[in-house]
Amino acid sequence: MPKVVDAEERRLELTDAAARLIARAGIGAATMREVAAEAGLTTGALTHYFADKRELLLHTFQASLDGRRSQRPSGEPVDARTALRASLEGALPIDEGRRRHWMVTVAFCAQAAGDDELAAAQRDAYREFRRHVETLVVEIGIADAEHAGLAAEQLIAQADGIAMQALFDPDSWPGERQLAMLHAMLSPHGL
Amino acid sequence: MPKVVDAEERRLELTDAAARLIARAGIGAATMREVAAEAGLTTGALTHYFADKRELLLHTFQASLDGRRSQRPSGEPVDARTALRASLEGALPIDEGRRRHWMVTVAFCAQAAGDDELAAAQRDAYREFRRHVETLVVEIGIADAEHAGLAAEQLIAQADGIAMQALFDPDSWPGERQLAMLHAMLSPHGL
DNA sequence: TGTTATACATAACAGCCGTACTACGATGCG
DNA sequence: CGCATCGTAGTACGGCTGTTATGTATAACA
Repeated sequence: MPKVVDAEERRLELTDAAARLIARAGIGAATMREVAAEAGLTTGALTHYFADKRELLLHTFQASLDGRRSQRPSGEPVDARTALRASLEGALPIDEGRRRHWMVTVAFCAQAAGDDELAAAQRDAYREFRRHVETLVVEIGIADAEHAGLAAEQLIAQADGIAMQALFDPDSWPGERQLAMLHAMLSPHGL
Repeated sequence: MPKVVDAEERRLELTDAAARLIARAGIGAATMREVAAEAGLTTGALTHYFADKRELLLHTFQASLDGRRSQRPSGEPVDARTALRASLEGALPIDEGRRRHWMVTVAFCAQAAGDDELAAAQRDAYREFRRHVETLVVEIGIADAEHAGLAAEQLIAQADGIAMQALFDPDSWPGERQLAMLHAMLSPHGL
């Protein structure tokens, strides 16, 4: 058979290249050729792993999402309080990886307008995150099951709001300032 | 001399067409031809009013911004409390116009990566809004002059956070729900 | 009324886009 | 050692892109 290659890994290399490009030079710079070149390959390889550009973009978003998810503290060892804090801090563009994820998210949002499938992917990703936070909120006991949804949305809003300001004005929002702001907004909730 | 035309008004028609297109079909659909057609004109008119596409995009963002600013209650009649509420509600995508402005903002952000001039425009717009909110905060007396900046950022974060969620999942976030959420988050501040 | 500057349409351009196709090199199996 | 087959490069193509150039109707001014 052929050269043995971990297809999933190759796909990741390509979506990673796309994400880097989007974060560095904007959505307009993420052409097929540029993405392939950024990954050290050519369009031949790119089309071999993704049917078309839409699929590449969709997978880039999903892969960026998976990258964030994998950073969540996994398993039992950590308590829910710590997990919630980590999840919300994960929504702030405080380092290169997290900032890149936000840029991919924004670019994806700008592309998803009028494209139901892409819009659905973004909506589902948001809902999954919301559910994740909701679970932690219940576990901690911040809110009863009935009001957990609202509490989760409130917490996410605070994190996302800081994130947007940090995206618009990065110079005014170094990582520590974002974290300080988040913690200040979280403390009334007893976090 | 020539046909008498209000150049500023024409420019507005064109940037409005661009904004509509971006909101309806994504940044990718906003080509020179499409924008001109949406405005009922041709590329000839477009290039007559804007040197190139970047300039069109920049003006589209600025015009969208101006459109929002003009909706702020102007003058003395309203008190600062009402003005603040209106300003924050103006940051929520609760109707077509406000939603359009958010889509333009997001598209602009996705384009501004790696483009210093565009990034600066976005940053300045944010800072101006922040200053506006800060002034109102002081006027109301929510915070003293020293902590007004933080208070303003906190309020903006809450509004922007709701806005992001509403953008990602519009079906779950009708206008009333966004407003209810904002007011719920504002009430601890005595608003 | 002729002149002239403007507003815009139309059309042409080179270049880049996404995509499809072909070819070849590598590799594990028989 | 072939041989089948996958991975990837390379390339060609039609279409669309942003931009530029040209033409023409319009209307204020002399």
